[in-house]
Amino acid sequence: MPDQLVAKFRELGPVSAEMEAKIREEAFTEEYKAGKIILHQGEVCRKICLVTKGLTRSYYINDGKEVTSRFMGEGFIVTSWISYYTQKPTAEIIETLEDTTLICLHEPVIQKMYQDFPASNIIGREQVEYAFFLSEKRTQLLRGLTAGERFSTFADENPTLLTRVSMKHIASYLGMTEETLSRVRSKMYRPKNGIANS
Amino acid sequence: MPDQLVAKFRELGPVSAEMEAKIREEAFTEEYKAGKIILHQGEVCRKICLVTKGLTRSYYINDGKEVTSRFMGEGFIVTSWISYYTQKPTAEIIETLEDTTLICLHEPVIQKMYQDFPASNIIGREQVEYAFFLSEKRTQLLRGLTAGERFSTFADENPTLLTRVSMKHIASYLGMTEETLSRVRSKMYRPKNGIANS
DNA sequence: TAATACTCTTGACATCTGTCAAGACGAATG
DNA sequence: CATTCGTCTTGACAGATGTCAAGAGTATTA
Repeated sequence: MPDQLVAKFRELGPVSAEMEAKIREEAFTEEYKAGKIILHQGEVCRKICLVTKGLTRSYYINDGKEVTSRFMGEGFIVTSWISYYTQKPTAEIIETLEDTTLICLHEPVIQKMYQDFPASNIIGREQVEYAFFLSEKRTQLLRGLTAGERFSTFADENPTLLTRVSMKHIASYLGMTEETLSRVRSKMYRPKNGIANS
Repeated sequence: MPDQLVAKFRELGPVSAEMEAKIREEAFTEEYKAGKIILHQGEVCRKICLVTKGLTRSYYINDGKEVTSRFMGEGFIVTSWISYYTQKPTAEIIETLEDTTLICLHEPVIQKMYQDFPASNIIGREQVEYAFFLSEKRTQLLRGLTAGERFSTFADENPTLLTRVSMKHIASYLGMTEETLSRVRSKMYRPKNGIANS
């Protein structure tokens, strides 16, 4: 089972035999049915998990409304980066959208690995850089674009998610209401002008 | 001069004597007058700089309009993270808003340090985590809040920037037009209701 | 000093998006 | 099968924000 976690790390940086042994020793699997909450509001995020099967999303509550911050499918790391980084209670909630399997490491274990195997910091750095890169890209997506432009960009870049995620969640990810998304989509899949009328 | 860069790194993680020597050997200073562009659109970001004096902002052009992504003052690292990470041409432009002094390291030097001094990855990771943390916070600020709420949050958290940065740039940072920001501010610094009229 | 450029403000109006309400449709459940 | 629930759509309307235009005030420069 920890094979995939080791493989994921190997993509990012060198993994020594010792380190691999440590990972295999410490990694543990978690399984969730769809619709379960992995990280509750107010909890401190004390682990980092790799999604091996399924799909999750993270979101926070703003003014009573859910704001989706990320979708994390197979091969992605699931964690609330802010809470993990600060080790403070999270505002970000993480839930499963499908039946999901995770392979996880506890935070103290990771800290210990950073100390015992300095090269593991390469992996940590690469991973954070990648997550940051995704976050910046999304921020740029959300800014200065109209609702329609945001959706079509998202659809182009995430064709798979379109069928796996409900419109409600995509809308909240894209910073618009469900109704606006619905209108945007119906406009998009329809002729641009009235020529087709006659 | 590289003292401040070494000190900055020491805040984030251990710096060995060897590593310090390398930093002192490789670091170089750059000075810019206010209003100069440090990183042009389409350039690849090949260095990382610490602001020791002055103020910079990064922005990109969207649909002809500038969208400010960050302000970086004294003690902050200046770089286009996406371009630096991908080593591809940047969409993000970086300019100085005041006369600015930077201490910089070239990208290949940093890569070499990551290899030669594995512990330096701790510093890299911490730095990226922090930048990521700021980026996430800003994203949350921009989402689900009205123009007025965005400004008052920004004003609370960045009192200094209010006087150092023009309203035009703050508006584009907060995702609104200059006119909207102006109206928001005039409403804010005025009695909330009509009671004061009589 | 006059001329110019720049920043910020204000007004009028258009447009986008959110809100509230209702309904169609399909999936899940008893 | 009937019912219920959740998802998505559609309409009417209101409010927030953008756009265009103009003007006041200040700093900069010749």
